[in-house]
Amino acid sequence: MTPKNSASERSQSDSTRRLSENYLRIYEVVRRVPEGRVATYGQVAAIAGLPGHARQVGYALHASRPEDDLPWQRIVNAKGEVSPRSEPGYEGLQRAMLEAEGVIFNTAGRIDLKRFRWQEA
DNA sequence: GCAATGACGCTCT
DNA sequence: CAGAGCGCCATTG
Repeated sequence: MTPKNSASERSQSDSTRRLSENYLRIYEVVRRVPEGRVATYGQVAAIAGLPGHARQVGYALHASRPEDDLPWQRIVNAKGEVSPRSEPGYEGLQRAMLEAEGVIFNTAGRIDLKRFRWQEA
């Protein structure tokens, strides 16, 4: 295919978004999450081939954009709750979108992972 | 190149 | 069950 340039443009800005392979890998896994299902950061990291790099998953998602078409809303922490983001308001948005997909939140505002956790198999 | 940060996870209290 | 602390490592400044 297209022979990428040197690794120099690895962390370029939005213009030439040369995302590292790990990021692309994470995006792929996130896209695999079916509607009405949720996955944890650690789970995504593990499936993406980055066991223990749950944080980088969150980082990758934060660096992602709407044009990436990533259902970041389906990614929650191990507690089954939406991670508190830097900007307020998104928590409610994420929850609203998940509820619109059929995901049920309990009184504590958490998801029953035993029920809605996505299983690749 | 070094230092601090971060959409997290796990264990212990 | 809830809260706090420590650890993991890539990305950013």
